[in-house]
Amino acid sequence: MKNPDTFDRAEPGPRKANKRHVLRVALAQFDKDGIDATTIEGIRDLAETSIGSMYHHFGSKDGLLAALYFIALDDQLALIEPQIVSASDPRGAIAGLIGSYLEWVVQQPKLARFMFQARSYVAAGPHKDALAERNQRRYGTLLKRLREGVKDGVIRQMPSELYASLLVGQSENYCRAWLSSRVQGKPTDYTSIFVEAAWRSISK
Amino acid sequence: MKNPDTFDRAEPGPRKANKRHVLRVALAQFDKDGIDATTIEGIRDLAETSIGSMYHHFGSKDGLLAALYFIALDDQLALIEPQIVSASDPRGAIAGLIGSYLEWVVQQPKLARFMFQARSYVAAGPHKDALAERNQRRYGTLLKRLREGVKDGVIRQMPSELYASLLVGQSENYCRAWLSSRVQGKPTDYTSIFVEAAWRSISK
DNA sequence: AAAGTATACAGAATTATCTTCTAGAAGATT
DNA sequence: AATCTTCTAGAAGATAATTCTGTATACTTT
Repeated sequence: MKNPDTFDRAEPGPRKANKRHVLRVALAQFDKDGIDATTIEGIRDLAETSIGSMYHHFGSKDGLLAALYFIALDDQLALIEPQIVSASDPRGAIAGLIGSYLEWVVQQPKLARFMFQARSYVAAGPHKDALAERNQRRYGTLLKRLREGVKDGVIRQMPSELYASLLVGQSENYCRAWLSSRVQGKPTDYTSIFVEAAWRSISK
Repeated sequence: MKNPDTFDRAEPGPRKANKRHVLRVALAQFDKDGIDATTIEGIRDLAETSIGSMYHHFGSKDGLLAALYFIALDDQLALIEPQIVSASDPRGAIAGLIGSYLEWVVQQPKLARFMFQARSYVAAGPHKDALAERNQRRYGTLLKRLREGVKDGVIRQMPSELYASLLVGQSENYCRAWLSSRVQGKPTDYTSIFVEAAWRSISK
């Protein structure tokens, strides 16, 4: 794992050592074989733990997916949020958002790949609310910033439900492609292009 | 089904009636409960057919997913391709691409939703090649158009692996959001915004 | 420090689901 | 009409997820 502290932060304490270990093994397997082809028994075997223990911690395969998904999401948010908050103007907030997002994907390719794969599983399950709340957190502060820009006449007025797609859609699409080896160049190689494109997409 | 001829075109003939019927039922179930929660037995039951018949036609659950996926992909391409080919200039090609893509998603929300969900399953399986070929078909002609634009000085020169993301990333992201009810406005309500944003993203 | 409580670990048994297999019916081809 | 191919059928087998019951370990209270 590139950043060994992601799981330590999410599930701290010595008693959670086994839980963290299972999460790490699970992520590796999901990444290697895909979510569907990975079995609970396979994870149990590699993690050298017991079924009882796994079901104690996660309740179900879906539960394991959701746990991993939210660990990934929170790890991502921890990197992105400060960038938006600390920016001094709309353009800076956008550059911070996109820059830190691309940064995270390159730092945590396995978590990123997993998130794209698991999103539909998690969104279908009983975690919609927690997910919506996180999205709120991600774009809430940003939207305030954009409204400043609209008032100042530098950003175009449009339905607010459009901003998120216009800003991160391109970056996200490219990251997806990079994570499945359809393109070569690292997302962070093109940060300035994505920032510029996002800015042009919403500016006057 | 909004467009009842999609399956008729993909699997024509009276002998394929049952196969088509299974495909329709399967799509409805995947859409209702998600891919993972839908069982072969559930589809068999609703379609009032037999397991033997289903495995004869599709070989496996993955096979069923792949069959549906490529029917959807071809249906989409059938709408998009002519728009790119018939356009007279780069900007027209881009407008055609985005406009027809948004159009298709709104016409075929179930197929579109399914494609987003099934992509990772299909990409993991033994159909990478067929998928890559289709993508080639989708962006090959377009890239030629863009190169014209670069020569004429209206489009910025950049690594060609970037164009696809810069052009359709925003639209795709919004469609995803619309298909999972995170936003209200129909994608086609915002066609001109997405076309304009795409153009600005790659133009000089 | 002992008793009590909550948390974690263990694996056999059960249930759910996917897939294979064999057989026969319906349709096409000669 | 004989033969070949495609389609339908469902029972049996294989695989995977989940439940259940019991035990051990750590933490809390007295």
